[in-house]
Amino acid sequence: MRTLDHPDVQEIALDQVLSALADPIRRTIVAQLADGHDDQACIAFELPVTKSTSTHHFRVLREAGVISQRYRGTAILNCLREDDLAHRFPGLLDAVLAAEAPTGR
Amino acid sequence: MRTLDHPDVQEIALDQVLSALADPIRRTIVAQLADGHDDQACIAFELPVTKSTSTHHFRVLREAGVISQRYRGTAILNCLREDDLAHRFPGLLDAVLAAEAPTGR
DNA sequence: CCCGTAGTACGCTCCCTGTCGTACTAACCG
DNA sequence: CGGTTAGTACGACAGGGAGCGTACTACGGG
Repeated sequence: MRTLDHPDVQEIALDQVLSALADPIRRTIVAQLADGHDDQACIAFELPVTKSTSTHHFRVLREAGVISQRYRGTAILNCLREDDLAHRFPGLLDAVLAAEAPTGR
Repeated sequence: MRTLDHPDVQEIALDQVLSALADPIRRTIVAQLADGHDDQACIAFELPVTKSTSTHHFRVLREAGVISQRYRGTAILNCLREDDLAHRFPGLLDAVLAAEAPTGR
């Protein structure tokens, strides 16, 4: 089974998290994960970019510590690291998600 | 008197705010402003960059809607747009500031 | 009026990031 | 084994952003 590197909770850096969340495509991913679509494969997110670009965005999110990814067959299950982010930067993720979707979610 | 363009409250874009706050130098500025140093001139922030780069960062913050600037003589007084940001993206600025300075402020 | 101070404008690098395409690997399914 | 599916690796390219230096402008003070 292949493995993927994830930063430890203490290693999550504000710089990287903010940069990661500054991209609209990546916020789309995060919003969908937050919206109860945890454990979705990358392919399930209908992003307006090609597969390789998609891979890139998922990696940025993972390396920033925003999501976690684990293999399951040929697919990857994506999860939002809500607890870790809430522990490291309380309120940040919530604020960004709320900012993104002002009309209830 | 010269004037400077500021985005209207409704025009403040999440993309730009997050990008602006993703830079450590700009977060330094924001943190100092939040720390009771409102109305400081640009020169008062001892930043590890030259004047022209400094100008650049202040402009990015202003155009993102994070700070407001107004001329006073040859200087510019900088203010954090706390209320506008809190209104547009509730909790966001607080979360970033708290994340930056975990040991009390 | 001249000078100093504070900031801007502009041009220039360099590097990083988003995007793509193509070729590849890993896992599962017949 | 062969094929399909999901994702990766890698190279190329364009654009933007941070950084600098130099030359300039606006304001206030002597």
